Amino acid sequence: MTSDQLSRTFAALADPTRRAMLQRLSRGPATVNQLREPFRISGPAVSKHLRVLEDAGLVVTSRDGQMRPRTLAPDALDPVRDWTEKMRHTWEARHDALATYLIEIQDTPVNERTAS
Amino acid sequence: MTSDQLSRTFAALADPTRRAMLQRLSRGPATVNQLREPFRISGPAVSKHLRVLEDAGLVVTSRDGQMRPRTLAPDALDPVRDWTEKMRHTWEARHDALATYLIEIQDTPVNERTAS
DNA sequence: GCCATATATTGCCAATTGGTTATATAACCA
DNA sequence: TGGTTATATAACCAATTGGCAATATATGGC
Repeated sequence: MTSDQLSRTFAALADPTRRAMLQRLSRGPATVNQLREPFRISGPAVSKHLRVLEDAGLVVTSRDGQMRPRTLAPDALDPVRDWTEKMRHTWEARHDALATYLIEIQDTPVNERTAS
Repeated sequence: MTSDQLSRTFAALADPTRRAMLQRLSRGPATVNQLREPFRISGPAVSKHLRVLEDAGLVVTSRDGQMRPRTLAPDALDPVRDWTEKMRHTWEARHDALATYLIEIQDTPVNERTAS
């Protein structure tokens, strides 16, 4: 992992087990054992996944007796949205400009066109 | 990589060099050497990054003489947006319901409250 | 056909990842 | 205090990753 926050977040999301855990958490807080239940993986494997999610800022841990319930922290998804939407916007701006240009030259007789 | 498409896409985005390449491509197609230029990495490293991006469906390759220009394929970002927005929506729906409940019990005198 | 340019493939390496079992810690319960 | 439950940490392993240098392939120009 390249240690920058956005890379950590994308990497945390690049695993189906972790994404399933996040989806479970989107419906409300859950204990480690609740998060483990849908999978056939060991406790330590769950702990490791949760560590990755916490390092990415996607979940936070609290304490309730001997349990350490996790809660989703959806604000950590904002940089993901911002980055992808910026990509899309740059791409679309370029294509809008291209479309405008194509319409312009279409409406201009060849002998009136100027190099721009 | 867990071999499902969404994981491949997230993993492709989890590297700052690859994200920078995508940002370059969002301003228009580019050759391998153009994509390489901002970095101090070898040609093969660039090829590998581009392979990852192509496997994720984020770029497509064409041919122009001896060059193989890459073009952004921004539709591959849609599943990323869909997944994250669904997460957010589930979370917010739950919190809207909680807020409604809190307002309800606030407006109801204690002795009129019923277990729901 | 020959050379230069653009890019890909191969073989290698160190670091990271996702999993395991065994062990430790922490809190509740009797 | 001792036992049980919930979770974390340690130590290890195989697979994957991101990088490199060396080599191969493909195309255009002479």
